[in-house]
This record gives sequence, structure tokens and C-alpha cells, in this order.
Amino acid sequence: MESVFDILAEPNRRAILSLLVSSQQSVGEIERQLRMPQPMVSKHLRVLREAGFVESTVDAQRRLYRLKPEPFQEVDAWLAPFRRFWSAHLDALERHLDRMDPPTASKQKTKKKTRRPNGGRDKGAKK
Amino acid sequence: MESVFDILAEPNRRAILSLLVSSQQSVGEIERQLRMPQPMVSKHLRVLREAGFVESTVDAQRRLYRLKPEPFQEVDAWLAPFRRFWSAHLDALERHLDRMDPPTASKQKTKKKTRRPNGGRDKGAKK
DNA sequence: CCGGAATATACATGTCAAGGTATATAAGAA
DNA sequence: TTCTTATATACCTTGACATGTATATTCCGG
Repeated sequence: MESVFDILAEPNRRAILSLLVSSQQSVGEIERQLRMPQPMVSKHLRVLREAGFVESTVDAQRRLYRLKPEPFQEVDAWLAPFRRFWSAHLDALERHLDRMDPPTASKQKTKKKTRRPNGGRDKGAKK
Repeated sequence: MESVFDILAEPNRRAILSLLVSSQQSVGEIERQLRMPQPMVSKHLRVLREAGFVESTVDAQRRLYRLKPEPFQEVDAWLAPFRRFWSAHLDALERHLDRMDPPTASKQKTKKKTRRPNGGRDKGAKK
């Protein structure tokens, strides 16, 4: 149970988190909305709490759980490098499709420089 | 192995993905950089490929793996509602602390009407 | 064709966490 | 007190993977 991704891997936990987006909820409310046995809810909430995804306050016998932002921001941060990649990907796709045009229409002059999307490494020139 | 989060839960898989951000890599290159036994690399790559995180092309005996954007975008999409939450969180916290200011009673025991600090939602009107 | 390199797959093993059931703790209400 | 509600925890079983080892496949060069 190391990373935030371990926590999010569990579907029921993701369901709980989604529930808590709208507002804080008691254990019983979560239990009813997700139709999930109460010990299971409590157990998942414990995991979520220890991972910093939620926090709770006491209201008589109830515990009200609400979201905490930090772990989500951590996921967001992890995603950042890939976000750069996928926005750049549209350009690459564009170039790709450009080279992909129907061969029947015109002669392929691919022999001109053979520019590959390879990033510089030369595929054929091994050894 | 249902969701993208299951895939990302594995640290070695995340490491592989991070490697591939810079450029496509062969299995051997990944193996060396991550100091990980080759069958393990291949197996994780298979999982990543079947989940749509990577794709491969053949280069002689090598397979070159590169990232595909869709699953990352899926994670990003899942994160969206929470992103709204955590940017709004500062305001909410502010208001919360404002109400929390102890004029007389720091007691959170609801002694009277049992009005829950639920934010004004009439959730109890069911049944 | 043979040998070796690069990668994939098959099989066996162990670990860990999710789910279920039962019980414990805690806080009203009567 | 005793009963009831709300939540937490303890124990157990089971199944899913991750890992390691061994082997299969594929490709190239000689």
C-alpha cells in the first residue's frame, strides 16, 4: 500500500471518493448509497484516511468523512510529464497521417529523406 | 485488472512509463536502465500494451515501445471533479474556520437539536 | 543450417489485500 | 443500568498478481 495509485486501484474506494465530492458523508450514508456492507466501508475509509485522501470529524455516534486535496494533487503532479507528451502527440499524429496519404493517388517519394518519427535513432543501421 | 488505476498501481510499470516519456525504448534498454529481469519487463509491457498505455513496432529482433495517450487522458478525466474540489477547497476552509471560531462553546457535542454540520443539505428527509 | 541475441511465454510459488462474518467499542435513549 | 444505533476492528479464507526460473519463439549473421 505504498502509493496513491495503490489506494485508487480499488473500485469501491474510488466510488467512495466520488461520493464525497458533492459533500461530506457519514459512514451509514456511504453504506446505503453504495449498497456495501458496513465493515467494508469502514475498512476502506480507514485506508483512505491513512493515505490522506479523507479526514473525519465526530458527530455524536457518527463520523463525517470529507475529502482532502493533497493526494489528488499528487496524482496530478505525476501526470504532468505525460500531459506534455499527449499534447505533443497531436502534432505527431498529424505528421503521421500526412505521410499516410493514399498511395494510388500519387507516386510515393518517400525516398527523399526518409524522415521517421523515430526521434533520431536509426532503425535499419544496426551492427 | 480492470481499470487504468490497477495498471498504474504497480511501481515497475510506472517506472517503465516514465522511461518512455523521453522517447521510445527497446525491451533491452528498459531492462538495463531499470535493472530488472527481462521476463519481468516483457510481462509488464504486455500488461501495459493490453491496457493501451503503450504500443510497439518491430525492429529486427527488437521491439520498440512507445506511449499512447488515451489511458493517461482517462486518468486526467477521472481527476477532473476532484480538481474542481481542491481549488474550491481554500474558500471552503476559510469559511469553515470562520464558523469554527470559538465564541463560547468549543464543544462539538450536539447537545440540542442535533443539527448536523452537514452544510444545509436535507439529506435526512428520506424514508 | 547453426549459433546467438532479443523477446515472449509457461509454470510454480509466495504474498498480500479484499471480502465476509462475528464481535468490540462508543454514544445516545429509555 | 439496559437497549439500540453507529462505527470500528479482529479473524479467516480466497483469489489475484508479481516474481523467478526455465523454455519457447523469432530474427539475424556466418
